[in-house]
Amino acid sequence: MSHTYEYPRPALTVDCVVFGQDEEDLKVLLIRRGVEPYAGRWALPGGFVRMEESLDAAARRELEEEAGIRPGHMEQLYTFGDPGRDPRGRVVTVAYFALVKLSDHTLHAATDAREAAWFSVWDAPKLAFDHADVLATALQRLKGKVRYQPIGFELLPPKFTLTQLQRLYEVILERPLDKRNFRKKILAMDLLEELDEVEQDVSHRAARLYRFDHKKYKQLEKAGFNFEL
Amino acid sequence: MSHTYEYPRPALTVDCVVFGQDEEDLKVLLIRRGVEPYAGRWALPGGFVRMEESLDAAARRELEEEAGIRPGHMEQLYTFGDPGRDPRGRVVTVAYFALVKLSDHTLHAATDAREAAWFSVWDAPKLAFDHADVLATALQRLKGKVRYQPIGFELLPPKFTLTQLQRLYEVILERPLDKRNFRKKILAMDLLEELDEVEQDVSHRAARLYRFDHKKYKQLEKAGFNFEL
DNA sequence: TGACCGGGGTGTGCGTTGGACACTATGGCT
DNA sequence: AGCCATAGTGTCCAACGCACACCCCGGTCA
Repeated sequence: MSHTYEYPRPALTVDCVVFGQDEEDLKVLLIRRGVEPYAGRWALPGGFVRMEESLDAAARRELEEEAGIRPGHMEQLYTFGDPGRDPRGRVVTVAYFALVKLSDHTLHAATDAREAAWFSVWDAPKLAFDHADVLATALQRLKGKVRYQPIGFELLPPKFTLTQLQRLYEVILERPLDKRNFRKKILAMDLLEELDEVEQDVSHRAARLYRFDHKKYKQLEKAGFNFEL
Repeated sequence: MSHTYEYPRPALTVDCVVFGQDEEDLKVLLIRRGVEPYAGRWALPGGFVRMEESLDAAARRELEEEAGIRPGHMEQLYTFGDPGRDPRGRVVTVAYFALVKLSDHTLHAATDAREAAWFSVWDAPKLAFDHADVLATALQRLKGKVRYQPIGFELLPPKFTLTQLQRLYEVILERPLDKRNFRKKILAMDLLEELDEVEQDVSHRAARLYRFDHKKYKQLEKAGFNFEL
């Protein structure tokens, strides 16, 4: 079955930049391509948009299919449509930006017979198509957004220590933060719930665990509060 | 001549939200549709993307064709692709966001046999398709961006008074600003060139004219300077 | 069992910035 | 000459950002 149109149309795909965080650095999810073009190269997960699904739905579907991932945060990033970005012809791609807790998706084996893996964003392999541009755009967005919206918590486990949180920001922003100032500021927002638990299995004094209070944030947001770090 | 593909493809369009400013309020450029669907309704300028042109180029071309406008600032806004947003079938649109100096495009008559006009953004007519959503998204972007990037100057004539500049920000941000604080802050950035000219034809004390120094801004930006108002 | 090691957790002081606030200056008009 | 409409200008206070160093605790190992 084929489809005919009066005028030519570009093909439409979605591609996802999925970030995760692993103690020391920021990771991005890549899939190794099995077919030409760029067979064997690493690329962002993605695929063609179906006629009956929204763009968001397409992005979620591809992530589920290619990596078994259901991200905690997802938003549209940018649409890349230069003629020539795909050697097969005109392909326009709507890029998405997603955050997942690595703890939920540690050893996700290659689903769908494809090889998938986490790479450090600072040390990623050469990517297919213009995916290096897409990745760079996503990183810029993450860096810009993390300071004004509490999306960073989507990268951490539900219960985390303040040091983990600080590390997260340091890794994303690529600069050291002052421990006391960081804690003062984040606690002053009153968005963290202090739990009666401490971390386990550490060979030093255990740190207290906290949980991000999504509900309280929603309320404060409506009241005109602005998260800022 | 027709075009056949193995899988169905959405049609791809671009739509532009063009803002201008006119003393007292913020305007948006609309075009009256001549054909179904939504014949007679006002809509954002836009049209189909051609196979050999980039998305940016398509947006610029449509603006030129439909309104004779070449905007001072243009950037991609968001891509709208819900199935059902266009009654003709699946049409995905990449929305753009543009700023023009109204002084350059005052009485642009209906080019292309279409009717085009500026409307106050707070008092726009009912729009075709999901263009009201697009407009709302663009407004949000403008409000957010104007404080952190010096794009507001693209809405003013090359030479302007500090009061004009302040009005511009007040209109966009929808709140009054303090005259002395505003002047202090904007002049402290040292991005305005003070001219040896004053405004003409006013029936009161004439204000000094200033010009935005794009070159200096580029330099400072490279050096890590951040515009902020 | 005591010393050490590795991170956890805490407060102050200073310089800068944001924001409130009111009067004089100037030029055109009548 | 007086009026009117807008231009232009400085101070003070509170809040915030940022630099900075020490004791605490629990586990490990000699």
